[in-house]
Amino acid sequence: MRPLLNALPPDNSDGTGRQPTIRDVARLAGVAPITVSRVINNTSYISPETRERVQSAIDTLHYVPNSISRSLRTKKTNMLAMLVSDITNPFWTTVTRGAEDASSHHGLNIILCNTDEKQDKFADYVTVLLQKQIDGFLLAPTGDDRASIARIDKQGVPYVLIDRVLPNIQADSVRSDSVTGAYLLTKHLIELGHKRIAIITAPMVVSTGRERLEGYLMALEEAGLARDDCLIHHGGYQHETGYHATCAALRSAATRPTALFAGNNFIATGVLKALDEHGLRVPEDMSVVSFDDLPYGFYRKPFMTVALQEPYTLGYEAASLLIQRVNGDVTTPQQEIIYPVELIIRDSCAPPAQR
Amino acid sequence: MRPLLNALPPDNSDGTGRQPTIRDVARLAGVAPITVSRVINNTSYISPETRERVQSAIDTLHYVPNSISRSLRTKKTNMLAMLVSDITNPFWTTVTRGAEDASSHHGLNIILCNTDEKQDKFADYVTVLLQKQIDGFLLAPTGDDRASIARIDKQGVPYVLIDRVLPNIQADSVRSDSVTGAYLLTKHLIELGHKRIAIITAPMVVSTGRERLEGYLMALEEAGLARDDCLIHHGGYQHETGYHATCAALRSAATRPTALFAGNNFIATGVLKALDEHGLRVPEDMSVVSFDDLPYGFYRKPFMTVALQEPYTLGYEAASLLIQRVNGDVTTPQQEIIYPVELIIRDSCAPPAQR
DNA sequence: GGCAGATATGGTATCGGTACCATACAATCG
DNA sequence: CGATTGTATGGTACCGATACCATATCTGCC
Repeated sequence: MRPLLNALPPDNSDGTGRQPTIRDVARLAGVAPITVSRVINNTSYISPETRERVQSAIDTLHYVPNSISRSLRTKKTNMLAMLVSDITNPFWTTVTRGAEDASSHHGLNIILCNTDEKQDKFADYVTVLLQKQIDGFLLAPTGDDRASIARIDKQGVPYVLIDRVLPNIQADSVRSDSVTGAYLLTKHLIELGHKRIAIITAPMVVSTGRERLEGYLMALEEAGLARDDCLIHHGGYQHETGYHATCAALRSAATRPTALFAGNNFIATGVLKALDEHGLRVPEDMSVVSFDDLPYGFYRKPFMTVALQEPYTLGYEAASLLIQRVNGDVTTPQQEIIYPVELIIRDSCAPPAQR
Repeated sequence: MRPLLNALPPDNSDGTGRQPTIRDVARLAGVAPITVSRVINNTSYISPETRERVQSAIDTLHYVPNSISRSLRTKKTNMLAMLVSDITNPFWTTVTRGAEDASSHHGLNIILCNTDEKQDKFADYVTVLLQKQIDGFLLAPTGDDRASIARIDKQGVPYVLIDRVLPNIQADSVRSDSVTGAYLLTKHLIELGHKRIAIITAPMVVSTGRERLEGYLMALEEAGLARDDCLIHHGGYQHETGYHATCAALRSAATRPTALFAGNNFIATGVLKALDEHGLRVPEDMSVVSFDDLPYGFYRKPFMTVALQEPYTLGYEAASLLIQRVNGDVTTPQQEIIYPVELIIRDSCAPPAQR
């Protein structure tokens, strides 16, 4: 192997001084360009001899088909885009993994875009991706992204909402049953005897934030417990939110809750950190529940009582549905797929301490 | 707003039944297509009146430029690809963040691809990305990916190696000083009095695995300690490797090490889990050091003694260098950029327990 | 023999932009 | 005043594939 050097000029061994095109291959093989195209894409009858001549021409020239020009003609890019809110969260990377697996079975690639829960980043990505003629979108809307979604709509590009929905948007969607999950977690705490349960979750513009609050309130109401807005904290789905909201909740001994409900795994890590700094033990001094498992390996062994989603399935099924639409299926009625969540009871909850 | 419905046919308000093109805009504005192109790209003198007429035509038609056809003509896609080994690791997501920031300043987008440390996934991505005429590659090679890299080379597409290098590959590269980092960590343990230090790291085909072993051996040699192959464990940069290797290291009380060196953060989580299951406390019963910080929020407060890299900087600088090359800079000599790592001493190490 | 259908290949136009070259007029200048 | 430079716009060809239509041979069968 010759020593490799990056940023070399293109291979000039054929003397043309540029990358070979389908015409160069055709000339060398003594056939028409369209025939080469057929060999590459297996789209028509080709005699074995021709196929072999073409293939050997491809090999000698190191021909690489140009999918840009292909896309221009076919109006398909074979690319899907996925806009997620936080790529550092294992929940989302697992969703991505599922979507990728579903896509690769169909020869589609996924462009992963991190919106950082910011509406303007969402909008910017949509702009660029529409120009790039992406075949379809998997969207986890951040706040009110309806304007961006309307633009996707206007271009006639299919999309599927994932994990989150938006009011007044009629669209295919795949998500987990946040309401029931939150209801079960809260009910579990109530059954242990807790009466002052704080919830720390995402703002109401995020549908999972709304739904988890709804499930929480449902359980309270069922148990005859009054809603107390002092116990409801809204922030982002981040570590910092969990940390600061917990500190705030602990400030006054009088109103201090006996249990904390973290809206997702990252909030839960912040909650635990704040409790630790206040010298409070889980579950002896404070019970904690959360949505989603903590990052793998977190805290030696899993000890948190959680409502488990199936992020891989979410991603896989959302992508499968999108691919159906991309392939022109408009007959299947609009889908709103909601997966059940599973309550996993571990060691982070106990009856409230006596005061 | 009309109710939104995904997978609608494209907007037909102009009666053409298809997406408007630059020619449609030109017709409506009463100018030539090239003039519209100039307005969009700001590439030539345009009178204010013309600009406004064109802009308003763009607005009425909801024209979205097609970057596929643009790329075909200009031979630029304004896309970079980044192939990383493990997208679930915060180290890599932070690298990505840095690369994205550097790229977006230049109007470039990054396609993030997860190779899962698998050579065939690496090769498959390279194939697809070359066809998509990506402008440049940021590569974290997994094992021996030289064949794939040779193909990139042959197409004349610039690339920069990031975090890892490959033997006999002359290429721009950006990475951390693994040798010194490993040397410092090991030396720290030796100075505390440890004589039996196990290292758990990546296989030798990964350059960081090689280099970290090298630094470890350097420190041993300097201290006059003999190399003991029973103390050297190779696996992947994953939680499982740390877990299983630690279990193996603990098996025999006679050969049991007094300190463990984890090759990266994920290995460290596995190490901690295994120690916990064996009822061993850190640092009282076992000292542990690691490369890279544990995931944010891990273990309440940071307590691990680590060699810190700067993943954001790595990503930012690698992308900046790549962008230079993409923009045609072939005069700057080949760069091999190595960032220092910082030894952060926390609470995971102590002198070895008396036997 | 003639015809339907399977097999195998090619010519030409086209996707939607921009490169390249050309043109025309106004302002500036020695 | 003619030449030069700056401003403003357009015509045509082309990037590298494939869609669409056409053609030719071969087989089997009535």
